[in-house]
Amino acid sequence: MTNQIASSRSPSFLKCGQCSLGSLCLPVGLTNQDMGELEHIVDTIYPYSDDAPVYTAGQTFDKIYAVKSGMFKSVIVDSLGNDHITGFHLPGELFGLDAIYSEKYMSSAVSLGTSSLCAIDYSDLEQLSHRLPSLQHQLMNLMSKEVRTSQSLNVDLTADQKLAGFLVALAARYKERGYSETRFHLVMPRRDIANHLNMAPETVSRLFKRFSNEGLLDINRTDLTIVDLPALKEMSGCAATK
Amino acid sequence: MTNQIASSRSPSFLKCGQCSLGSLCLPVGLTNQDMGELEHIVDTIYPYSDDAPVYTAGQTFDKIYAVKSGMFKSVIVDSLGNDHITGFHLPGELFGLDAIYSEKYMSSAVSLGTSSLCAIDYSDLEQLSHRLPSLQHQLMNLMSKEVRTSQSLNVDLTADQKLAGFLVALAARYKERGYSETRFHLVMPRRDIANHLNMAPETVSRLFKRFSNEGLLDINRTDLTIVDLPALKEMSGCAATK
DNA sequence: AAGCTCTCTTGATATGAGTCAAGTAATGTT
DNA sequence: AACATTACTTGACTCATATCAAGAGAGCTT
Repeated sequence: MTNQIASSRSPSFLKCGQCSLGSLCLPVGLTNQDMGELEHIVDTIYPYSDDAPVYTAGQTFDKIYAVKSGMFKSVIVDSLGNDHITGFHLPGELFGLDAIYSEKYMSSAVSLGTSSLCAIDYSDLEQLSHRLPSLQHQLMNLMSKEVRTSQSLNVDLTADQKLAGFLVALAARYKERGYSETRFHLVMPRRDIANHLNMAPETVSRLFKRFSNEGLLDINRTDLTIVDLPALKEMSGCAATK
Repeated sequence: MTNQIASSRSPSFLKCGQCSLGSLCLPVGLTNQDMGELEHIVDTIYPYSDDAPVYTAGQTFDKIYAVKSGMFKSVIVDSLGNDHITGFHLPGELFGLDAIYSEKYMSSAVSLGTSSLCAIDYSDLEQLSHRLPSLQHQLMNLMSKEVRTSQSLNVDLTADQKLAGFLVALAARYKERGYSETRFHLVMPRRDIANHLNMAPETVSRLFKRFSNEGLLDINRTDLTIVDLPALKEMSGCAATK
């Protein structure tokens, strides 16, 4: 009874100081007083229903977002009109950071299931971070982490390595957030997993079956139980594992 | 006689204020006075010979680097001991940014041919950027750009799209720096291009031949002339094009 | 509960790009 | 100048994964 299943978590409307995600999100390293200042610029917490857009590619950039509960995905559309899911965002993670440079959102962000988030006006955040060195430090840290994870995805692996790596990374992120690392709901449909990993949905399906046959996991629709995490780590090639 | 060939450029040892890369690098938006402060923390300009390492993966992070002349590559080694080239760095570009979060370099950086660079102590830079909002702004911009380009590489395309996209992006970066966008030296060997794009060197070779036959480009060892840039852009799917 | 739709699964086939192997050109060394 | 070494090219073959096609469950709607 230690961990609840991630996706069943209900949205909460706490201020940064009370938010359980403080240790992962922007407030890292902030004093209580600084936290109060940050809370002032965290505008709003929206509830988003399944498939609801946060912003659309091309829109003028003004805010960055922190996931409060649920999950969001970032999607870019290429010149042929094909979607590419660049990432899934879990509670405590920021998104919209790739828009700072171009001042336009490069991707669209969409809710998966029912989710909620915090919106932070970027120019306010920039100004506040001039006054709060530790806020700036954490912001740079989160950006750097983003660069790193984006890069590690570049490596082209076999389909089973990619899927294993995806599951292992997801497990690690859930664990970081206090959820079970071996049992969670796959909020996103197979199609989205396939798209994100650049493979056909059929391949994802076949691999889940194979992994299941090999005793690596149990899967029933969206309900996933990882049986042999070390084996999955081994298979993934440990690229994005650690 | 407008543009010289990129790789033939010799290293220069100018301060930031005089450096021709100022409009691309950290100094963007800085006043002359601020520039002076920045110059104080730009420690050194090294000449690097071919294959000389700047830092090695795992090493403790302390500095970020800006390319002054020539080219550098970033290489990560996966758990199987295979190299993966995550990027090539041109003059005015920063590298080492992915290490901020983890406080260790995640990749190794190596010179391609003879190159030079500026080393900036990150804790000095962080402190200075507290005092100079526009420096912080530009630093965030460059990080954001890094996130964006890392993400766009994730998309898995056919081999010809990848190579076309690589050439188009390279042309654009040379153009930004005042070099010819249609004629430049491929400083890196075929093997490195193949590695970076996740394909076999043989495939790169075959594609260069095909592109050449199709009248898209002329290539002679390292000397590349792009004949039909629009066609290459078209082929690339325009993902990293713009 | 029947019918519809959407997601997922499973099988058969096709193909893009990797691997293996051999040869050629360029560069460096004695 | 002969040789060695490395980088690149070209061809034949193989394989992983996409594509095509069809069927099976789940979850809605009526």
